[in-house]
Amino acid sequence: MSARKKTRTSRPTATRPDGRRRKRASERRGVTIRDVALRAGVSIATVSRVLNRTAPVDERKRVLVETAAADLGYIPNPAAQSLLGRRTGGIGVLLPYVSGEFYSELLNGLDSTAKELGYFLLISTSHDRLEEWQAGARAMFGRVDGLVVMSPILTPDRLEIRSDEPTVYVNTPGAPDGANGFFSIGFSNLEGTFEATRYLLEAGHRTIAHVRGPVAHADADLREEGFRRAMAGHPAEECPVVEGGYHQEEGFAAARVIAAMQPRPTAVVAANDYCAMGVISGLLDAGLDVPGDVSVIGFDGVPSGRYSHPTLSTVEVPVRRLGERAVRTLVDVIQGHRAPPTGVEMIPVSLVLRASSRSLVEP
Amino acid sequence: MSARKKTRTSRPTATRPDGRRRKRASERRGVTIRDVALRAGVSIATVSRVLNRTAPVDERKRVLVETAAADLGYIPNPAAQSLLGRRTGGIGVLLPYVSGEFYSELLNGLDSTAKELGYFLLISTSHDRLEEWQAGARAMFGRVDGLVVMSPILTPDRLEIRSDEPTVYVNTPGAPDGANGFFSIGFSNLEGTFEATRYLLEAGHRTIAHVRGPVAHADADLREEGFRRAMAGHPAEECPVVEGGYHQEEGFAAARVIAAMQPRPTAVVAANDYCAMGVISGLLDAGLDVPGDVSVIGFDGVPSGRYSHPTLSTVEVPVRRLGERAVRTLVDVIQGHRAPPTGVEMIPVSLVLRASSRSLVEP
DNA sequence: CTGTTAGCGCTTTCAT
DNA sequence: ATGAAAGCGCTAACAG
Repeated sequence: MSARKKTRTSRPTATRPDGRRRKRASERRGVTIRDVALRAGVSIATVSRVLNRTAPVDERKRVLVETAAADLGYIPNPAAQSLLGRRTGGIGVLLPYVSGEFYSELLNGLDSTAKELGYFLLISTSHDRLEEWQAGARAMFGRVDGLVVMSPILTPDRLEIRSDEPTVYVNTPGAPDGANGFFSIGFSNLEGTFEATRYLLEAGHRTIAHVRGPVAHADADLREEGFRRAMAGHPAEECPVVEGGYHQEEGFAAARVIAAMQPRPTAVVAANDYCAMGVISGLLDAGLDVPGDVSVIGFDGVPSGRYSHPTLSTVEVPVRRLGERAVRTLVDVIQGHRAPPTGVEMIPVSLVLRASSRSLVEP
Repeated sequence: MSARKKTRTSRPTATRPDGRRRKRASERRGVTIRDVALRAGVSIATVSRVLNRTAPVDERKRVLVETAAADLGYIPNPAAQSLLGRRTGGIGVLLPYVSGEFYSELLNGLDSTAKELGYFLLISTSHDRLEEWQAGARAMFGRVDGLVVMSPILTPDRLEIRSDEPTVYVNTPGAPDGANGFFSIGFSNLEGTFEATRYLLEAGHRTIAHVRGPVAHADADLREEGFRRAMAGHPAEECPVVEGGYHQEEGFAAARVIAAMQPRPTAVVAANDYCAMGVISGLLDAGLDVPGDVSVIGFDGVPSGRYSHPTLSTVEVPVRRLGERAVRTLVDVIQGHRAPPTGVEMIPVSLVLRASSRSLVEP
């Protein structure tokens, strides 16, 4: 019995009563650690030690192993590695419905940072339904070392992604409110529109409209709140809030409403850049001039805004950095460099004035 | 000895000489198949059979197992499953540098289809360097059942992603040219600009410029070629080709050149939509009217084009469908429903006329 | 129908 | 310094 075992270890591919199983395995995937060991004339343990630099190995054998591995094009089976309880090397990313440039920028920040730190991305996009989020999270289970979750609608406790993996929330409500033990990275939604509105006020605008984002989106709520706070004390007819959304068509529709208002606003703070572009389109369509008759300011700072016509004033969010911070923090936690943080890290936004808005006081 | 083994199977958590190892395991991840078996009072094999519906099991035990699994919140360890040689459930997606709406649309198509078919996405974006692509591919090795690769610059044989996994190329050069054994899904780059240019010609334009995409991008080359073919026979000064790119700034810069041309083109076929928006911006900036003085047609059909000002005429690519077809085909191959195809599947594009272009013949 | 067992490929003690 | 062996959690023969 012990003789047979010995045979198994040192000559795994030798003829056996049943050649079938062996063959099946080699059909599936190529080179295993045993093939390398065999070729180098050492034990699989030594191969492992060399490849992981996990213990000192005789110089000659080391070279032998490295050569054999290279010759064979050996790549360790990640499934086997993670089965042993080691890292999977994956970071799961749970996103809402992705559309527009915001997400491609975010993805860029996430992926380039993940790459830099030696991780790969597992991505799942979901729509508003809770089950979709949970299904996405479940699919990640055991395949990732940590999670980045961006859920503008559902709060972490509603999502109930109670995975053991460390999780960083991005622009997700709930976490900001308090120390539920969640950690989130956000940007200043409220302050953004507050500043934009304040600027317009100082620039001499009296009647300013806000086109708000989608219902139940926490960030849309915050942006509306920022607008309201800046307009605090002004009569209601001077600060109308119009239903809108995050897409151009919704901004376009809102512009119709705004163009017909009495008194007509001389400025609009839009929910985001696409919405703002739609508003501009709708305003122009209604025969108004932007910024001649109406100033428009967006939110996000998407690249298109620099070249739309007129170029778009906006509250710029450093999206790329948002992604980078999320991954970097997550990896720090995964690797034990720091304890899982809680609370919120806020990334500041900045008002960028371009051609779609103008001052009424300094002509 | 056999008694001990029996014990191990039926009471894995019982006290053992060394309690350490057990504890370590439970630290890492929660519930295993043995916990479920223990709770249901059956063997792990039965649990597996119930959960995978892989063999008939006594009704009562079935319920017992299902209850136990649900109570414990059991999720099979994917690493263990794939180690057995079963599917990983992953689809690897290798993309170039992502920016703009094209990629968020593509991602949408890929992810929603993958979800529908029970797969998740592993994403890696790369820039132009070959090593980055290969590193991305290597990271996917063993973690995915198949690959979707979109490489507008490097051909499949240059990429040398010689993985055993079935691979579908999207909008990637090389495969189109011949049966190298690769399969690719593309759209009609050449035909797209050809049609757009033909339309402009028929609409009475004589001098038409093309702002081409990035150097060495195969799709940019094809689009230029489509333009040239449509303009075949026309004198060179009537069909200038200007350096450009896929971003607005490059279109903007190209517009400056075009505005200064003698004779000045009355129409521009741009490399893509963002480029076209930049061209429009630059043209307006130079005091020209669009489409009054110059008509502009883009390529891709990004959502913004519907609401830019003027709304953008474009060659619309069904990006979402592109992603869907890629994943669907790949999964068909993975699941053995069809043999790995070769050659190209072309997805047709369509000319969509909006306000940025006008006819000179029917006023 | 159901339990036992042999691995999947790898890392990590444990003995040399 | 290095080989043997014990599993990680799971599925798929192989016996009952």
